[in-house]
Amino acid sequence: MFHSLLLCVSVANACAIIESRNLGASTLTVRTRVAPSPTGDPHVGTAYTALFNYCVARHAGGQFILRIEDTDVARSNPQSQAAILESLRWLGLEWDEGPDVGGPHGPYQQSLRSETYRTYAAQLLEQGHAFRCFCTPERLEQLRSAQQRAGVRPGYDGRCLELSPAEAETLRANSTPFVVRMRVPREGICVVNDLLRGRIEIGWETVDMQVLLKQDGMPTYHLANVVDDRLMEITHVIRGEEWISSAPKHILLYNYFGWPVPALCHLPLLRNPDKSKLSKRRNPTSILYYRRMGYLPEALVNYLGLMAWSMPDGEEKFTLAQMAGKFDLKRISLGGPVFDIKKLTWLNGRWLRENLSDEEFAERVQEWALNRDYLMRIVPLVKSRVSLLSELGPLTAFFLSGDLNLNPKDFDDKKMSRDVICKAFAQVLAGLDELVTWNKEAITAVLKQSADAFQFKLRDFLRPFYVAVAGSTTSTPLFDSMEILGRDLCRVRLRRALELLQTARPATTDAEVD
RNA sequence: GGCGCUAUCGUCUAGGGGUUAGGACGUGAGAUUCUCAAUCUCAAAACCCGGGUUCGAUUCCCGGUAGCGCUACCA
Repeated sequence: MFHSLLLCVSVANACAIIESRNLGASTLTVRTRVAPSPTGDPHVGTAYTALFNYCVARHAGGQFILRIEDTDVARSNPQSQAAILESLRWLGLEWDEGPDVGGPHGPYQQSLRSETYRTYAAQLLEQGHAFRCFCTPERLEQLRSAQQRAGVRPGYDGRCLELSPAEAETLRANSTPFVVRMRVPREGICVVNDLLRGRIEIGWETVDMQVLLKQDGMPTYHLANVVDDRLMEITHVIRGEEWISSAPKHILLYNYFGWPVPALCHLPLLRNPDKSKLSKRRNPTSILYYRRMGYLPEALVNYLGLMAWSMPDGEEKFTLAQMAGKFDLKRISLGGPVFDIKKLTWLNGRWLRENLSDEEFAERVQEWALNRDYLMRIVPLVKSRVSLLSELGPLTAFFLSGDLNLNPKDFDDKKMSRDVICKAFAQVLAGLDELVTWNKEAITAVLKQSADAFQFKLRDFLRPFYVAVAGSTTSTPLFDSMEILGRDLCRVRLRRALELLQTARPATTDAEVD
């Protein structure tokens, strides 16, 4: 297996050429990691990266580590963290070390390691590889916009680099807030040796003097990731392509610390059908959504393994263990794969049909939705609305469905035209996306606000939403239902309803126009 | 704008200096089936463009173009 070492630091005639190089054989145990940031729903992109890291580790008989990158205090939250762990475990991507299972290099949660980062930042400061920056966010903002206006590359201008030690001391004595930035060579090139792409050259002049330690004392990704990968003995950093341009910063940090650089490998990014980076606005990205839709973890993880990778024999259906057994980084293709839900669904069908006995199928159905937890959330909503248990079917069908298969006519409404309904859907969709926490209160607030904005009584305004979300105006209460269904499913249903009405434009008024 | 990455059917991909460029999803047609699925058969469908290297490039090199990413006290 590979182990990469930092190579030459040839600073010849003011031309810094720093290069990471992957050296040959090494006896080190392969250790990989996935390092999600707990700032939202568990993302399929996280699972995809985790999968490749998992396979590299398992194939080599090494270890796979889960680390939580929660240094963004404002955006990180424990619910998201819990959901990420649960989702990855659901997919079968078991980790050897992590926040919940522990391990010899813990804690595996960066917010618990601030002291460590501070120590290393202090070391860089002491050695002159980093400096305190007292510039205010306002100044930086002005600087950036001025640079943009002038058509210059935005970046820190190095002002605080010129502070004399005495000046810096005075500012500190006055407890002026500061951040720690890294020093970056101003010329020369950095060579990033990517396992997949080979040699990538990036000029130092394009690398900003990144903040390493934020004003709140938390490290940025760049510092934390390097320090932790070193301390956790990570040998292969396998992450998304989006990180290529910051690789020089990381290589430089390893260099400053005198540490070997792990092997670097940048995976192609999962894409929306329009080829942009996979995003929830255009596609369901939450693993929770796929679980709720009734995809099997085996199928989802299998499909993710079809993204950018293929089995040597071309077989498309395989287990995680089979993939890990045959895994070879070299078989990764570099074009960004479009996440195609149709093919995922086909694959899921195969898993369902070909791999489950009737007993197992029944068990899966129970686990999926006919479980006590889910039922107990629905029962309070339906009990008062039925006089026969058999009325449960139609009343709760939408809780057990994916796509609702609606007809534009279902939305016909005496008080709201199709046009207004479309606008309402669009506005609410945007409002719901903004929500930090998905619960009844927050959902209620969004809908009420929109109803006001459209100058409708809430009950009138809500009618098309009942149809879009529950398939009918005869239904359990909307806000509760939406909370239970979850954000992704609601988003998908509303978006689909919107598309349905938009493409079926000629409603009642101008049917003859074209 | 700057820097970087990428480029085979609509989509996921195999392949690779000489091939009828292979498979899969999806699409269309047919078969089978009490319906519908499933299954089977068949069909349409691709090497981004221009130079170079070469006896020969889709494959190797360069350029262009396009797509994407990054350009934060987010990761």
